[in-house]
Amino acid sequence: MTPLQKDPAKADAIIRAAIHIFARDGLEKGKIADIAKDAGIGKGTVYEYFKSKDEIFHAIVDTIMGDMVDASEKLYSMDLSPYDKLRTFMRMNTEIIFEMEEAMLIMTEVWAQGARAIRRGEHDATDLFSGYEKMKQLIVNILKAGVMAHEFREMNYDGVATLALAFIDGFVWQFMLNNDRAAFDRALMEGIQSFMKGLEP
Amino acid sequence: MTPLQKDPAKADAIIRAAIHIFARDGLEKGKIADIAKDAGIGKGTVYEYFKSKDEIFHAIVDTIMGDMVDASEKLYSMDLSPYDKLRTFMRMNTEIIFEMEEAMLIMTEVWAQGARAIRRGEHDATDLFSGYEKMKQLIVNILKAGVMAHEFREMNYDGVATLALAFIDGFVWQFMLNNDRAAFDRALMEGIQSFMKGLEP
DNA sequence: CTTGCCCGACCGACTGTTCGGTCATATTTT
DNA sequence: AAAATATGACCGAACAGTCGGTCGGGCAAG
Repeated sequence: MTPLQKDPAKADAIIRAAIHIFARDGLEKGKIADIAKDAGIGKGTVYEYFKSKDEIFHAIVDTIMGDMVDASEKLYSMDLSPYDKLRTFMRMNTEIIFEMEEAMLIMTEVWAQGARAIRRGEHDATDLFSGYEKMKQLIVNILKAGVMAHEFREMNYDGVATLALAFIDGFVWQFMLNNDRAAFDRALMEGIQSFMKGLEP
Repeated sequence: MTPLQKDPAKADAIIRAAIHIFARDGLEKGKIADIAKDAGIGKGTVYEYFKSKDEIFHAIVDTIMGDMVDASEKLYSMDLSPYDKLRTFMRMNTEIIFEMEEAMLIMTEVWAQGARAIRRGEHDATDLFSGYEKMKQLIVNILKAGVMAHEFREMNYDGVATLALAFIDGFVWQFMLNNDRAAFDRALMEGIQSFMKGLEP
């Protein structure tokens, strides 16, 4: 099924505008009218490309997560030692998210929404987080390779992978509250060093 | 703020109900009418105790952050080695937040709101995060004491304190999506061990 | 009687979505 | 080539539902 996308560039423009507006005003308060205006099209046209506001959310999530997973998989397939691969993974993803400041604000709300949905037992919300699971699996694979190569100590893979993702998320959040790029860089370097040291044999 | 007139127990009931409703439906979609119903009072009465929906948000934030900071300060003043103090700090706060599942969902949205406000240059939103700064300072103090006592390696205090808070936040988030208490405990133990190992001399 | 907490029907502002109609372009007909 | 016709992207006014907040009257206590 190839859903004939009218003008793909316009769909993109809507997504970009939506990211901008939702980051500024929030998912609820962000108005379709503003998105349309920002994208330079009419309000009605938005509905030619997306069925609903909710569908726009999902498209945004797919875009953002897709970018992260792609970058991670690309890195994963590079020829590096597990140690360097993991370190680069941490740094790269932290910086990717850091750069995507607007996206981060949106993802935060989407996660809150997803967590509420899961609490309500709506397991179909799980696919919002499928990208996350993929990244976790990549980390586990890197860790296993590292243990095999005696670059890392024995460990509970799942716990450490969780820690790595927690590190990335939480780290960017700290920065959101404290818009100081230089401090971010220093803290990031120290943080990664400390994290890697925790894994040494 | 307004001195507690009228029935303080009722104000509490409203806060508790609001936490429940907002955690379930979100800050925007959570209705005042539902909060009133949950608190067992009429909708109009809510406005006898709080001026607006927004004022309820702020009261919730104050309540939650106050609890966390109090617990942390209490721990800080206990007679433990810096190493044990830090380890307990990490574990305690992670578990406190994990238990406050509903509160966590709300705080996430409040932070997103606050981060947006800061992006807009509204620096008065900063006090939403003052509790966070207090906790960070506590960690820095523990770290300094630990270095002094040769329990920790030399480090960039701010970077490691940021890492510690990132750890706590991120860790809880991983498990919001995956309500498995046993896995949480295992991963937490592994995570803290790894974190502490990263600080050894 | 007076005071003041309590209430829920009501109001008005807001916004996601719809839908009938316009217009530029492509295609067919003359 | 020009006119006629068909297509569907595009639009924004209007609709319909939703809620935060108000208000005027109840009602209990003193």
